[in-house]
Amino acid sequence: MTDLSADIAALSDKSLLVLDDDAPLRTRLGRALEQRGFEPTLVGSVSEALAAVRSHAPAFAVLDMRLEDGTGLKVVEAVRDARPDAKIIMLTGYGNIATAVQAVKAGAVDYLSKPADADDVARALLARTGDSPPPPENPMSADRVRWEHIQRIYELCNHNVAETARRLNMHRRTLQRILAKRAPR
Amino acid sequence: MTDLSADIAALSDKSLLVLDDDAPLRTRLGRALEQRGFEPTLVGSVSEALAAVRSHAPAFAVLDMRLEDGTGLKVVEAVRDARPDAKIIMLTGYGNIATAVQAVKAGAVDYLSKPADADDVARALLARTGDSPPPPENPMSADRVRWEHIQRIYELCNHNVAETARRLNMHRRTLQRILAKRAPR
DNA sequence: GAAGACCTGCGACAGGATGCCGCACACGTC
DNA sequence: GACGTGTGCGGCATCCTGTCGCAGGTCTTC
Repeated sequence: MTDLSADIAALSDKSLLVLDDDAPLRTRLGRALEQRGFEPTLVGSVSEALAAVRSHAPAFAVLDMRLEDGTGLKVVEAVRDARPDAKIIMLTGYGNIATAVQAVKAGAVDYLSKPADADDVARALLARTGDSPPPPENPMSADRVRWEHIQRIYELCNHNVAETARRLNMHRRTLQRILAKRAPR
Repeated sequence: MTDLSADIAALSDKSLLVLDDDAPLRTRLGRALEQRGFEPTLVGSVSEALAAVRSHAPAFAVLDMRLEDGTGLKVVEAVRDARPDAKIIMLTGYGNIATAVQAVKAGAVDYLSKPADADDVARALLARTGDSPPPPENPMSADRVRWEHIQRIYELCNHNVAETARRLNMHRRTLQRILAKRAPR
């Protein structure tokens, strides 16, 4: 297995900008990446992010695509301009191919959809350009990813089952049954 | 609506490489693009494509991702090396985010999933850099999130079904069935 | 070149999960 | 009180999944 922490420790600049409007998620992700050796700055909006970039251009960035006050793409460009060697990854719950293409064209090195665990993010941040495929050690199970996503939207819909089912484009009855069960391994 | 034909007629170099292993589709697409003013060369395999690039580096390219004898990514690199200003788009049957990211990083300007009609392709080929920010939309369906995750790990495992299934903690047979199907809405 | 350890595809089948119908009931609003 | 919307939950046909197994491919190692 690749030892991520060792790779991170070897970095000369560990500064990392984390931009996400979901405060709990942002804190959790920031903490997890800090434990792995990064030195994260947490922000929750595009304007904050731009200010942070102006005061210190980070070596790494993890950006949400959809924010209240704009799109993460602006931040990608700002970071790229301020620091062309920065490694940026986009993280989004509203992922689709078109925005992924945009993000990469704007200068992101990877595009992950939520939920993504800290190891995934760290791996993506450290991936060398054009290197051979680094083997994923223990990714979340496919069902777990699905479950996490459902939980996220459910929270976002204020525990409204009917609405969640509508937005997720699934049957209310099915959603009910899934919510009644515990998380898959 | 932009008049595509007029834009194409104004081009100084209309050479276009079309790579797809599905012969009828390739012919149909090639003909449609020819009617719109391009001057297409049709090939059906990676090796043929590389040979075509060597004899004449095209100004445009429409490449399938999955071929019998390799991946379209190799052709992207070859075209890029031979002609850095070439506009390349990837066309794939089962479009997923992971391969879209790969394609764009390799140098493609866009990534379309089939079915895509000739107008879509032509529009993508002519798209000016830095235009049209597609609007964000509603979240992915739960099944789509699961599918994208599976696709990502599958890519990371170098298309090794057995290994992907092991990492994902799911049954190889089930994975096979999922991979054989197209993306859930 | 045969053995072994991988991989791949795919058929079959039981049991669990899902989509979809319905019903009863609880809130708010007009 | 009618109406709209939400929540639970039962039942049922259907689909998907987990689990076998088999045949065949490729590669490494004696």
